[in-house]
Amino acid sequence: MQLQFKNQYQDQKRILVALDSIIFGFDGETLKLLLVHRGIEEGQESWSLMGGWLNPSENLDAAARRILFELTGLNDIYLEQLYAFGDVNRDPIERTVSVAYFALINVPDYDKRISHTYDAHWFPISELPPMLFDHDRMVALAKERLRYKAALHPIGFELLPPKFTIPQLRKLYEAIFETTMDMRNFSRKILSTGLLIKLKEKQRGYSKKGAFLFQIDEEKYRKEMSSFLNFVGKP
Amino acid sequence: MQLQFKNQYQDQKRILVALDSIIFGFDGETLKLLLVHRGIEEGQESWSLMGGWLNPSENLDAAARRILFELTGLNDIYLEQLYAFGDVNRDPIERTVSVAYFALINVPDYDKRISHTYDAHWFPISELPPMLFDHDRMVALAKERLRYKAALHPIGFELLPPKFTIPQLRKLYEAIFETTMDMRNFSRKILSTGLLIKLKEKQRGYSKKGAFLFQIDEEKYRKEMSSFLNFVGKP
DNA sequence: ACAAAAGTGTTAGAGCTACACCCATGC
DNA sequence: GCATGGGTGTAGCTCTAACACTTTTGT
Repeated sequence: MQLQFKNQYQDQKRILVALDSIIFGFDGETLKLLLVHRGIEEGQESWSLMGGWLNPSENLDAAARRILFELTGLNDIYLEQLYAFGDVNRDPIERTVSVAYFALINVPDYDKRISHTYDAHWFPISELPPMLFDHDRMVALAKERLRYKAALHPIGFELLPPKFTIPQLRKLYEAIFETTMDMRNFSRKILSTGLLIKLKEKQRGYSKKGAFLFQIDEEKYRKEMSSFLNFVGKP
Repeated sequence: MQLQFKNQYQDQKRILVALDSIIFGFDGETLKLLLVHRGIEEGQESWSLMGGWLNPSENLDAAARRILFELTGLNDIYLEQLYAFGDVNRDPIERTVSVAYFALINVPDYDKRISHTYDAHWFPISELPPMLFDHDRMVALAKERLRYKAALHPIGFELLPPKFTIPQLRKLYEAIFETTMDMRNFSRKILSTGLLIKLKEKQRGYSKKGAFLFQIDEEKYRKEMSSFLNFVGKP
């Protein structure tokens, strides 16, 4: 690195960098969002996304993962950078750039002890309370991204337990897209990806007949994550 | 905002925030990238994306736009946030988070006087020189995003002049996807979007017969930008 | 035996791919 | 008059959407 550029660095203002995580969860019925209580502001209860500051010694992804762990007790979660929000007045206390991440978790896996420590709650995605700063914009964008990805990639699995049934998966997609889907077409389509491995076990209790459990073919899944094309014709 | 949170701000380290723009251009034949000369590093010529620092008084988008204007003299360009890069060691001089943007411009619109001022050059996307820091990762991600978007949205128009021909548009898509496309299928598909308005004029000079010029239906185009769905069945 | 959810097949229509010839013009 | 790129149509195939009945089993 040359000296001529070094001087540029001296004159610059450093800025606060935060991370905020939009944490989606699915409990088998509805799509939910995990929010932390922030007390009362301007006469209204206020909630916020789980957030924290970027430490100079950690990568962005690592910081997001650390914060996620602090709130949920979960490691090894699907986590993806969403967008950097940096409007000058988004945080009234001091100018802060926030890099938002979104995470997908299976609600029953979530450690409830932590919920008490942090005063966190799951809110159905359609009944969200007033939120801090621009957190509602973050959530809106995350919902869009979730749909976008779920439409092209089989990302929905991340929100379910390791073993799940086709009807569960359908309910999840119905929740994400806020629609209903034909059960025959859905199962044909999802099975045609070849990503599901049918197990011998059935899920019992929920229905009288019971539904077969499936697992993801992890290896194939990782590969597919990067392959899609649409508008392109074959050479 | 409550006092209890204010204290959190005091203890935090502020961090340098930069912006880098991946500027794609199309000249009618090949897809190109605009890079700025950075002298020689470790015995190799080094080039870099156009970048700058985030000023505490400007929004992220505004800063990216300012920087783009400084280099190209162009305003009112397609510009979209790509990703925030924040690895601890990405900039060896000081820890810097860089928010990358990608821009699409029509090469002939680009002001060449500026090119001399900044020692900037257009490189064909397939023959890129060694670049500063993690700029090659940024470019790789931008290429991916460009394809992703171009496959779903009619974003390619942004790289062409206001009036263009179908063969030009096809060449652009071929350049983006590094493939060839059947001209009949392509024009059917692109016309079926209803986004193109056929003009009475023909482009002359390039071919003997001449090709009809088209314009985008701006209004429709803005609307379509937000609508797409794929995996979802109708209710 | 009946209620409740799981599971399975078929058909019609839309959209995609592949493919070959004529057109308009400048030289 | 011929070379160059522009423009158009069709047939087969694949994918999607729409739709209803049978199976299993707990009560």
